[in-house]
Amino acid sequence: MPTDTSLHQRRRPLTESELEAIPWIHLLKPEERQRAADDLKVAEAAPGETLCRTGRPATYWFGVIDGLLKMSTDNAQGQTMTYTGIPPGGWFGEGTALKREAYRYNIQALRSSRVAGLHVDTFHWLLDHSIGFNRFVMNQLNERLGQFIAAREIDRMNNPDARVARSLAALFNPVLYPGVGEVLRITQQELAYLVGLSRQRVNEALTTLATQGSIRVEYGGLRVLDLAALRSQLVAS
DNA sequence: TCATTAAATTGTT
DNA sequence: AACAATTTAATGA
Repeated sequence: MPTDTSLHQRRRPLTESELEAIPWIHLLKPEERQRAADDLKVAEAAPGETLCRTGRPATYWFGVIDGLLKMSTDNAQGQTMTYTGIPPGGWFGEGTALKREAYRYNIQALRSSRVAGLHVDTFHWLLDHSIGFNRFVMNQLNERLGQFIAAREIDRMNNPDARVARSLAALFNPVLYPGVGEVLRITQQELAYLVGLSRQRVNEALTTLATQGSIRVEYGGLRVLDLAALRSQLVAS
């Protein structure tokens, strides 16, 4: 079982292009940007590898450079409940970083991923010095709140096609996941894990959505043609 | 660069 | 859960 320390040891500084792709880096002033760049590290996460575990002290604020992560918790019955997937461009953990608490969820890589980490101390320094950074974090919290409210609605839908559509729409959120763009690299199996349906059923739903013209199914990924149509999928069965 | 092979992913039952 | 078909990735000439 890989540990947090093994991930810790495989860190390296970010390349210039990786740095440029970070959504909040452009909101910083030169001095602030320098400080962030000096601290930022990336690590490769193997499929199934755990990046943070419930109860561990939060030492980093994380961002997905490439790949796909899963946010989940284990309940009292030992079952795993998945909250959301985190595609490229997504940053998470600011809640626990703000309060300097322990992680309240597990983060696992669904496939081979590159993850950036900003130390909590630097995270706080940026909060204390950069208005742009504060705006980003506030916007992030607000947008995420909207997603979780929407997720509750999704959970109550009994129509699998609608569940898949709305879950997909969440993953294509341009504010939370600006790294995704037009095509989301995700296999139908991975999507099935996230939505909580069988791969067969997800495949069927994707075919339906493709027929409706809101997405296009590609090998190893999905292309969104009409994000609004995905979002407005009805709850009815 | 091309052809062959293995692995991954999809579509279907 | 299993299977065949398809697409991609890896390998070596």
